[in-house]
Amino acid sequence: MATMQDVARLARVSVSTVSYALTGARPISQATREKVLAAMAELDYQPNALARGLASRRSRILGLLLPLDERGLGATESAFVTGAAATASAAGYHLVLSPVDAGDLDGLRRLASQRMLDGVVLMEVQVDDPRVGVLREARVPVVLIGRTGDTADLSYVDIDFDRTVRDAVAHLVDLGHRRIVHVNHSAAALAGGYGPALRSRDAFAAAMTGYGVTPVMIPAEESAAGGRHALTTAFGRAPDLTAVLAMNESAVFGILGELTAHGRTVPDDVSVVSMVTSPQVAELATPALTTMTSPGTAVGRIAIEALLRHVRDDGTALHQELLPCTLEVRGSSGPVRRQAVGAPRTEHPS
Amino acid sequence: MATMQDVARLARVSVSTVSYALTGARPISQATREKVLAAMAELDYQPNALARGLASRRSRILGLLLPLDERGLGATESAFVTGAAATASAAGYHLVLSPVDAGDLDGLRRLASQRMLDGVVLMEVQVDDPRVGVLREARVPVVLIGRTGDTADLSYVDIDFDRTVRDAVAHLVDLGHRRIVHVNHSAAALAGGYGPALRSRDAFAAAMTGYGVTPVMIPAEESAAGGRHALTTAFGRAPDLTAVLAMNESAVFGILGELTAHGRTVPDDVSVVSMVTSPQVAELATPALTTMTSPGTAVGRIAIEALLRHVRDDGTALHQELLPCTLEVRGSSGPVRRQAVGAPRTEHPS
DNA sequence: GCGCTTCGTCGAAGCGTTTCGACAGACGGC
DNA sequence: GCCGTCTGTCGAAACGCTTCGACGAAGCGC
Repeated sequence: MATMQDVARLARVSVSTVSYALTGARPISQATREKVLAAMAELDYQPNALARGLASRRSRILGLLLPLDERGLGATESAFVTGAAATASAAGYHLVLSPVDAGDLDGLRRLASQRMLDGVVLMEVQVDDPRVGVLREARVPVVLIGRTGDTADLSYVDIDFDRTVRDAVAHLVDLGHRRIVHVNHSAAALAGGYGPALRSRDAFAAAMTGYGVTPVMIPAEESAAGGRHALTTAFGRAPDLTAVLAMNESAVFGILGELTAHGRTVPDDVSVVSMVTSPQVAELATPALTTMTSPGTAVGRIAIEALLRHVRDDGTALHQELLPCTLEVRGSSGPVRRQAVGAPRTEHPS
Repeated sequence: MATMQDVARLARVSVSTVSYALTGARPISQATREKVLAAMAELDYQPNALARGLASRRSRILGLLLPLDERGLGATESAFVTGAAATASAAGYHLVLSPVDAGDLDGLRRLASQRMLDGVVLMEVQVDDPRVGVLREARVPVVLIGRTGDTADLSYVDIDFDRTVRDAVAHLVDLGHRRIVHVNHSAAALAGGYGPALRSRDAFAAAMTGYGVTPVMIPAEESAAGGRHALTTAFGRAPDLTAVLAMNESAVFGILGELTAHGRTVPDDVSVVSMVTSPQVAELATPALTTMTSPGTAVGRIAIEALLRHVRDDGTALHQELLPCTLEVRGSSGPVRRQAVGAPRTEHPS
């Protein structure tokens, strides 16, 4: 493995000149640069990343911090990750994937103090997230995917739940729906301060109230069974419901199944809109789901771009951006039926 | 940020003693060790990972190399990644996620020569994969997830397609099925030497031949539409089919839809077994899919464990392991119907 | 009590870069 | 023709750690 020494020797220049030729930190004459480049090519020289990082105090490594519970990544989160990885790589940075259990602040502190990460993207942010404080204390540049409650002096990229919910509701209202049920993430997620659950709940309540309708909102466990159960509850609270807004990618399939079990067809009797969902998942259902399609890799990309700006200039302004999900109408939503009001049946099966 | 110097000064020992106390590379008396540890605690000392890596020639960073096409990670691959990340992290290593386009050998060479990665796990391996050669040339320890054609001197972890297919076929045969159709990955994947597609095809052919039945095998694009199309073809080639073995997670939902469109119910008329599938995905379908459940995070974990052994001892033997998928019977498979033979209908819709 | 190991510690030499101050020479203004 | 400015290059000092050889102090057998 050739070193800079070797290159310098071969090119008959000093080591520092090689360095300048490589980084452009100081002007180098055309002739010298060419000699150096030739020597590099001949020796098949590659700079040692660690040495470079030590001397320059920049590792060119970014961290992607996310809690890694056993249920793994959903399609949406996985798109964030791949978007981030691709962007970092294209910019000549490495992206390390660091599982940090939300509670393990000491581990995080250790990670941050190793000086290995030039900056981090923090995923799965809670509304009140202690990890942010730890990172700030360690003076590591941070960009959030998601938002804390107090967004005053942090950069973040997040989904615009407010707008997404409004657009989804508007779609359903345009189709004539009024009795719309919001099936949220789990009660535990709500209690734990999970942003998407909280924000979409509030946005939904506001939107429905705006239309003069009392909002019906039900939490659901993150599983098909959770969705089924939530729907049973929904029929209890709003037997005349004609539409469901599902926040919860896992639950939505249970919802579809339970609708069928209740003798309702989709979209003729009940419309379903799945929020923050990827097209791939939407196509899995029959009929294919009308979704608010999540911005996917763009979220990860924008987060890394913002982080790079912080890492490089340091003085840059905050980047705060909300990306809306876009409505994609597929087979699961349609106009409300004329005679709809008055529930066809009121039994409570299994 | 405290350095080792600071610790040494405070503990009134030399820098090297601090290093030995930290790494255990040489024996240190109990008394001295305690002094050093106390000093570290007081200064809130964290070793600088880069300096450590430069001096010891071990970065404690592993790479996870995978092509990152726009369609992102499936549930199964995503489990590999999270399993790997969790294991690396638990072992005190960092895991960088490096998107390497399958063709970009130069980029890979550069990555490998930076001396930043102690070893790499290579995912999405082709049967004839040039990346392996590049890595070997750069003397970077490698573990594959998947296998090349010539497995002689490489460590790998892979799914045991042979056994998985045999078990799945046995399950269906036990239920009385004989006309079983194998819906594979896309023709492009087959042509490109994608291991899972190739191996499962061969295993299926062997298994069916073993039962004295001519195998029916059809490739399908990785989408619901691909599944639908494949099924139409299937009905053409085997109108009396009673079971489908689906390799292709995306296509399987299309298959289910198309079965319904053909007037067949699952599992009464046709049984469906989804290969190498996660339970989460299985639950999305109605009825829930009988699957050969993929080993999920275990694959990533084992790959990292093997890689760490290579990185540390260097001399260790190869690790070659095949993990079978385990049969989980859910609602999509059942006994063949008595009068089954002789197709109910033979129309070719849409 | 003698030399021999063994144990615990130290000092110094790297590891392969970046970066800082210095400086020689070319250049232009007046 | 002299001085001040740039340009392009060099040498050396970091960066914060690991590791090697050396060495005094014990501990041992005989």
